[in-house]
Amino acid sequence: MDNRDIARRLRETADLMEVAGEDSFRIRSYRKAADAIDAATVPLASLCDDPRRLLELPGIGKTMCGHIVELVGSGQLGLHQELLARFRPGMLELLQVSGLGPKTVALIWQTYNAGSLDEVEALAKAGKLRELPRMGAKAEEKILRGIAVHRELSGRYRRDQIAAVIELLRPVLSGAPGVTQLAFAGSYRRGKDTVGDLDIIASGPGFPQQGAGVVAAFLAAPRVDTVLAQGENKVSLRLQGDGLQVDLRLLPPESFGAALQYFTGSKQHNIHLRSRAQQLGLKLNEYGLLRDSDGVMIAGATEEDVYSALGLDYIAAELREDAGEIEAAASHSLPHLITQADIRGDVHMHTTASDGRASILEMAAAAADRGYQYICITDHSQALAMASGLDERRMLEHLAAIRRDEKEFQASHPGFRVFAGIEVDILSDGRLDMADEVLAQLDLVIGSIHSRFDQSSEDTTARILRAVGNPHLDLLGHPNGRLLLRREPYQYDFERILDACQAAGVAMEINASPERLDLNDVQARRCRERGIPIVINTDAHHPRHLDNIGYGIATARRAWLEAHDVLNTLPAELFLSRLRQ
DNA sequence: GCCGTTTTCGGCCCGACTGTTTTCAGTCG
Repeated sequence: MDNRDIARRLRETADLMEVAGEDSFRIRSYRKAADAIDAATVPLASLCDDPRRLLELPGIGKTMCGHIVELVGSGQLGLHQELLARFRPGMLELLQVSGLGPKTVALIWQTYNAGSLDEVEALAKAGKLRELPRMGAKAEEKILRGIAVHRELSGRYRRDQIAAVIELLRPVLSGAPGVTQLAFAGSYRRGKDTVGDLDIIASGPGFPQQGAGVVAAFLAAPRVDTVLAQGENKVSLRLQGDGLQVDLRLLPPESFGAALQYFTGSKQHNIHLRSRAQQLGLKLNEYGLLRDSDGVMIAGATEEDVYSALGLDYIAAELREDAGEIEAAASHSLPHLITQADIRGDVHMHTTASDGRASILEMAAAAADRGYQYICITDHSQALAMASGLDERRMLEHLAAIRRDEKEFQASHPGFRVFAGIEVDILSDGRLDMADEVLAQLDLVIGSIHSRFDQSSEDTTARILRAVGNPHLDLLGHPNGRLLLRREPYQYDFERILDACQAAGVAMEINASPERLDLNDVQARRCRERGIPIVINTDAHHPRHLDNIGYGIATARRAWLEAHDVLNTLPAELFLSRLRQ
């Protein structure tokens, strides 16, 4: 049982305790313990022999220590089991539904003895939920919508979840006997925000026949739950916990490139590519590019060979959606996609002044370590009280601290800039929740929507448009604002918002936090087409979150963005002047 | 349940928003 599993079990316990109506502070301590376990750098299982070391972790006391030892020892937690027996496993899923919280779930359970997605959906459809106190037709409708969204998204996995699995499997597979090449393909490689499964290609001399070693290593990998299929060419299995399906395919080196191309997709891109091959008298499959007439293989060892033999420039995986990339590759007009190395600064991050985990100086040091030349500190404003957001007085103090710390940091890092900003909330009437005279003193003002808002598209559009009209607003942060895999995106008239941004000189953010799906491919592309500047930020709450920039880069590449489309590829002074022009 | 004392019990993140209310509970972040 690894740290992730332990943390998950404690979080589930907290969820169920919430339904049971337990003390909220007691519940919070379970979640805090889970957070601490996720943040721990040592496997907890290795500490269980000496519980004193467990107690050193923040938020882990005597009871949690006992829970951890129990989980590591038996793989189960008595309290967790009891709660599951008292309620029902389906309740954990119900709590994931947007609009359904512990109180409502508990009420439905007490009244109707219903505790699963199907049961609650049936009750809602039968109009039974509106009979409950404080519930009405609208609430019922909202729950049905939440269930529909949940159904649509379940079985999809966030990019960072897949990255964690890859981190686990890569050393196991690359070190397996006979493996000379290894690649993770599928929609993950295409840079999608969410993926349905993970495709792995391994090749080595004599594969697949000589690949027994890698199959054995795969089957013995950590977190393997069940084997779904096992043949000579392919092994499929399901992982414990989240149930992710992972497919491993074995191929000889001469087919590696063709297989990588084939299993990277997308389906539409491959269909188009195969028809192009056909027109050239060729046949393309996962083993190679073959001549129709005699079946001789012309290419297959590398993807570059395959594209080249088809008369195409190499097409980056992120572009492979059959959205004009094949035509562009044929006419040598593919974009020079932005890369991580182009980014010179990250201008959306939090510190301990609101809900971040590190100080201004620690964030600056982390950014400098990653080769950046500037950052901007953008803590939350007061509307996000839960994150201990700043009111005017605290913001002014924070501003002074940022200016002070910048000077101090420049002593060891000459020229490094620490800008002062804020992430304000766009309230329902379009106002920003911070006085203009304070905003005027800041280098960067990011407007975001945090509060729940599922009114009509017209209302949301008006809300954002009004905020864009505020002369102090520089950057529109996650207007789409949904937590990935959980919520419906806000509906609004994006073109009208872009009109307003263009008129007001407001830039758009790509928020690289793995939990946010903020500017989707289409939106980022529309910004590029309309010449609206984009800023790629991580929204870091911890120094290590700065590494998430890769997720934003993937989104940007999918939207065909080049370095000059993105403002934070500019040096510090130019960045600020372009942003505030 | 954890933590840190004002050492053995009290504090712990709270405001915006909606839908159902005639004053507020539930959800979300």
